[in-house]
Amino acid sequence: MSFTLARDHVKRGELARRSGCNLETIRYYEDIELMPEPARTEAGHRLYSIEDQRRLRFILRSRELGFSIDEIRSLLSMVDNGAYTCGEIHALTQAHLKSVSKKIADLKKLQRTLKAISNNCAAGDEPDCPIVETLIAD
Amino acid sequence: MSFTLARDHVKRGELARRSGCNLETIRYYEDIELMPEPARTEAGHRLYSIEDQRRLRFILRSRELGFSIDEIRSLLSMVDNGAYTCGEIHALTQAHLKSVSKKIADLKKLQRTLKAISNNCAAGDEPDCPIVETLIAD
DNA sequence: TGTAGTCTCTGTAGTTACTACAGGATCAAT
DNA sequence: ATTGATCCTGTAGTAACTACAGAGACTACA
Repeated sequence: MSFTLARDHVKRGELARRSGCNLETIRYYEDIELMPEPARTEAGHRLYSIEDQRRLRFILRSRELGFSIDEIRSLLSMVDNGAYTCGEIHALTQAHLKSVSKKIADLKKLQRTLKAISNNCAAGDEPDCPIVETLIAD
Repeated sequence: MSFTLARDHVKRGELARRSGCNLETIRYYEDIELMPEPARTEAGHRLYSIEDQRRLRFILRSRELGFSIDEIRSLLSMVDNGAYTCGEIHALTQAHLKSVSKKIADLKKLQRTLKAISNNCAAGDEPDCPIVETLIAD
């Protein structure tokens, strides 16, 4: 009654374990169409092929590199078409790199400001804190 | 029939303009109880006092410094009680500073990795991009 | 006084990228 | 046959806003 599971087809739980991805996240990627609808068993359980496993790995690695879902969508559609060039991929990566660098710069500025106001504070038991004064001042 | 608006009481739009805060955000801060329910005109329009304006400024400055809403809630409750010491505020600031530094470190690592894989790519017209290979590899 | 245009009010939904249920079906092993 | 793990679906919650829609109020001007 049940057909033999091909060795290279796994259910959602096993895919989660192998990839390190959260179980629910896999379904989420299907909902937003990053992952295709997989095959199903007769009872409706999802069956992921090797190709599916590859694709999930691609997505997870891209996420680790900080690419947004939309950026990954672009990457994947290029790869899916087979119609991508090195130059296009490189451009997307450079754009992402730029936004990462911007975030770093913003956070460093924040860090400097926080250090500056924090240094004014003696951290003692007095009730008038220069940090609060800074935040409250006109 | 309408009473004279006290000079120091303003409506939501004016508060938004003065503070640079988005109009809707002001109501949001009221919803989540960072801002108190303000006085109202007979017709139900919000009227913000000088004290309200101060408090909003405090919140906005704290947000600019990257404090989360929950952190600001802590800061405000200390200040509201009047029962805070320099030490407590300093501790909160240091904790925040630490999380900012961690974010910077994480992003720098990301930046290094992105630069590394990007450097492998000639950005030419070839269809086999080393960046994609990295993302796709087993 | 009428009316046009600009506020303001309320409630609700959308954003990003997930994560966590609840309640029910199915599977694997004993 | 039963137990425990796994799977299914749909929905709601997270952070911090932002953006409507539809209705009521206020202001200025003819």
